[in-house]
Amino acid sequence: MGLHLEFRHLRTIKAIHDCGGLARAAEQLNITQSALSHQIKGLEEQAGVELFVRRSKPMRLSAAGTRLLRLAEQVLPQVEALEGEFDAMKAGRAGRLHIAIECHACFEWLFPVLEAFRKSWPDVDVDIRPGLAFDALPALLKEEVDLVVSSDPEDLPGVEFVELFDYAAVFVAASTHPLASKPYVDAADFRDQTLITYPVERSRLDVFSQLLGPAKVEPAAVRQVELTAMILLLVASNRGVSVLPDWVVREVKYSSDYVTRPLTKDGVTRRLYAAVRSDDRDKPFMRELIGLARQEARKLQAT
Amino acid sequence: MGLHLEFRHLRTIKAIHDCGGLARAAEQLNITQSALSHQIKGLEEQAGVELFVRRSKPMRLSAAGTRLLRLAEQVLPQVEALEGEFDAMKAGRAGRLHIAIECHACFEWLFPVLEAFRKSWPDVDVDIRPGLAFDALPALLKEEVDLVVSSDPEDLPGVEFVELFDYAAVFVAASTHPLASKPYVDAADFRDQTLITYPVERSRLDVFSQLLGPAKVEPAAVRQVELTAMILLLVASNRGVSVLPDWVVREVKYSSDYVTRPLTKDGVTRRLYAAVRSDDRDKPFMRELIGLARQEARKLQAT
DNA sequence: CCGCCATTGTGAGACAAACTCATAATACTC
DNA sequence: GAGTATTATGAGTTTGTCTCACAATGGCGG
Repeated sequence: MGLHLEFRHLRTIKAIHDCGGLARAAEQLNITQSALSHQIKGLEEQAGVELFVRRSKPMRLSAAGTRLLRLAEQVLPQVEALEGEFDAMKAGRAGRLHIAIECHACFEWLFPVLEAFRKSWPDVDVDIRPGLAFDALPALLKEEVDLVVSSDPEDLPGVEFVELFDYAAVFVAASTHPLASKPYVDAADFRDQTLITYPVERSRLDVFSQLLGPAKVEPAAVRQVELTAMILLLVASNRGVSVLPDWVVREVKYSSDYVTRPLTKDGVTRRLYAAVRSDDRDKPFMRELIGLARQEARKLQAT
Repeated sequence: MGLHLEFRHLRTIKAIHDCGGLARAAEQLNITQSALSHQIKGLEEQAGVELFVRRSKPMRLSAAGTRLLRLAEQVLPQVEALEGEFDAMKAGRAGRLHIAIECHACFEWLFPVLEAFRKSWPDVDVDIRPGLAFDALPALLKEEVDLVVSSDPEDLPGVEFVELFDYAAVFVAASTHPLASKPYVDAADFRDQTLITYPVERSRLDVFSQLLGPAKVEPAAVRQVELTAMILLLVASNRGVSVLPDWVVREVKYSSDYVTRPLTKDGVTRRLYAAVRSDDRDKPFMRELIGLARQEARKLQAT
């Protein structure tokens, strides 16, 4: 004895109301007038409510019918909107672009990129999802996320690592710091320093994976700090030293009471990749995002 | 090649998401797992979009699927709400009660009544619809309106006039007015007066239909004023006299620099009716409204 | 790496629901 | 009151969705 409402009923109600009559509505819906009559009768029986006033001849909506019309006018546009979005997805104009960043500092250059991206691709649902820094690649496979920014390419089937740009991991210290006088710093220099890092495992920090790990050097102390701005502030006030990607320290907005030096004589450079599913790689908005990222990197290098 | 979405699809999407898997969802929906598989396949083909990620085994929603889920979670509750309202209508707990008032001053007692009514019948859609003072009864037949307050019962099929209460049409004048000294006023007394009335045709004003018309008396002047409070204010400041239903002048909220006198020695009393469609007459909330109206009238008489 | 369990996909047939056609019934109009 | 426009009804056909039985596939433990 439940109401068996269908979209067809909503369209019918709306059509009858708009056309002012069942016969014209039938024409608009490319359907027989008879069909509509049956349809409404069935609906009224199941609902147990009179939807129309039959006293007069071009039949009019009753109170209950008006209520149903209200539902129709709320719901039908939403469905059309969805159809539109699906079409846009097929045309490559819309989609989802949820980004996981393995590298903590990437937020710094990614955010401006997304700001620019939003403007040209308003129908793409963009988002940055922190918190799954860990299983980012599995999440990519499961389509929980659509792009992973990473500096450690792996060989996974169905996933491609697209080169974004190169960056240097640079040493940062207060201008008054003893090491600031050296042209470059070596692993050994860290032995008596307090090192400030992001609160993630060492294997995912350039200082350890590229420098201190191989050299088997342990800093005097390690302090973990979440926010990039905070790290720079602590460094500037001589509470420790740090190693950060160059794009971070090229941003001018932070305190400038610190200096940067290369790591080792030749510097430590790394490459950043965008890991995407192979299906997505050639989607227009994906290519554009990658382009914007490279562009943003060039902009920062120029600074 | 259009998307043929149905409510069943929305329920399916939601169920699969909630249960985390197609098999469990099938059970919840009292349907075969096979059916769901067919259903989704068909939907995906028509939409031209992948709704699920099949790479992993308990299949998960894709981006497009998530978007569809959003629609489902917006729309389905609305449908349930409607079903609830329809059930309430069948149970007599809900409905529409749009009231047309032919008599201009009725607003004065009707409004408090509706205020009280709203509290006991929150699911009834109440409203006063002025502006169709004219074809109120036709509108009642066409179900554009559900109750008409009138003092002129007609014999219409399908419409019943339920007695509400009796009222007296009383003469109102400033306390300093010459006629205020008479125990009652007659038609002839109006001959040299400025009469203030509502801006409606004479046949629908008690003074004319019941007194001046039969007596063939024309007042010195007639001034039409829309608002009851304004009429009383003008009367109190001796800009004219008026004839109003007694409930209006029993309300204490207005200026009291006026007196009331009966029309003719015996007074002119009239009866107010609620015109309703026969179908509606015995609906519980309709009976209650009529009861409340009578009660409100008694309350005013007692004043 | 292999086999087992759980989950999802496929095909044919049953069944119900919705549509069409033809025609009857009903209101509105002049 | 005849004529026209609108809605209702009934029987038959079509469409689509479900079920049943079974094939395929992914996940997981040994």
